[in-house]
Amino acid sequence: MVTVSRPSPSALSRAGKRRPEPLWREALGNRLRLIRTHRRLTLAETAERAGISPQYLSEIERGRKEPSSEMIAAIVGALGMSLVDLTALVSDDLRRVQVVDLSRSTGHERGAASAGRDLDRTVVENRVWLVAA
Amino acid sequence: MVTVSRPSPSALSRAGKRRPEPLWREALGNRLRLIRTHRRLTLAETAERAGISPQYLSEIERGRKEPSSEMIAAIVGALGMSLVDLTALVSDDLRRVQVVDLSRSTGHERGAASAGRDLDRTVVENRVWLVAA
DNA sequence: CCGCCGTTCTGCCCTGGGCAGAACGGCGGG
DNA sequence: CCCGCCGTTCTGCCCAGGGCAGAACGGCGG
Repeated sequence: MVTVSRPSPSALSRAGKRRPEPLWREALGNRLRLIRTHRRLTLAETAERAGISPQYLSEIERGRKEPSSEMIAAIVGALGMSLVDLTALVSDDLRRVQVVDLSRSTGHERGAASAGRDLDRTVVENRVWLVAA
Repeated sequence: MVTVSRPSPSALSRAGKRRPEPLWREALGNRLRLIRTHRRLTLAETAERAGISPQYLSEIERGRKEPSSEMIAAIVGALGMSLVDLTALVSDDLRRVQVVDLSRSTGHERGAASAGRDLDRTVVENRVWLVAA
């Protein structure tokens, strides 16, 4: 099961300004969703555990909303992890975006895609954020 | 030159709930200040570069305000770095907090303090966030 | 069809982001 | 002493948006 989502319009609109990396809320949300889906947790139950509404969690995961630090902590707690791990993973994600971006001209990721492997990739700027289950 | 700042009251008030780590805005702000001071940049000029007010930057660095993702990006840009690096450093900081916390009973950090070495430590919960120039 | 999932929409309350102006205190230098 | 610079806090303000509830939508599998 591969979920495909696109960067938010705001991220795309900044392409003209040569913005090389996603915004915090985008990287955060993307990573939160990855963690949640990897743990086979539904959006609804995670939201309930975190004490927030499902629609709000949906928007956070999609980078549409800017959660407060307390909200981040609540979600992190509901996912049974820590802010340390989260920030580390977000950083890795962002670094991977840059790596993929740098290797674009080599067709590197194209090769990987054509290989049909399960991917856990995060890309941005006219690319697709792919999430592998 | 050692600047000493204390965790925000909100972080202290959560001690009773056994919160093991700082909030995102606290870790973020602390790290931003470390970066800025290491680069010998003043708060005022950094704020100007970022296009925000100095008082606002002050509050962000002190974990008092929750900056939007765009603000984070602006500050990061003003510091001449990237969100990748920032999140990695924040994660390291948070991990260090845990390490120090775990080694508390061994008096490890006491030994280091008594050695008079320049420290770049981040601690929380009834401890002091020490920033070495 | 149904139920479950996630998403989007609408409308809302009210919090707080972010600012400007002012004042404060610390520090170093003349 | 004064001054300038630094960072912080305070006050007051505008308004953006956090976060929600209810509703509706679309996708998917049984």
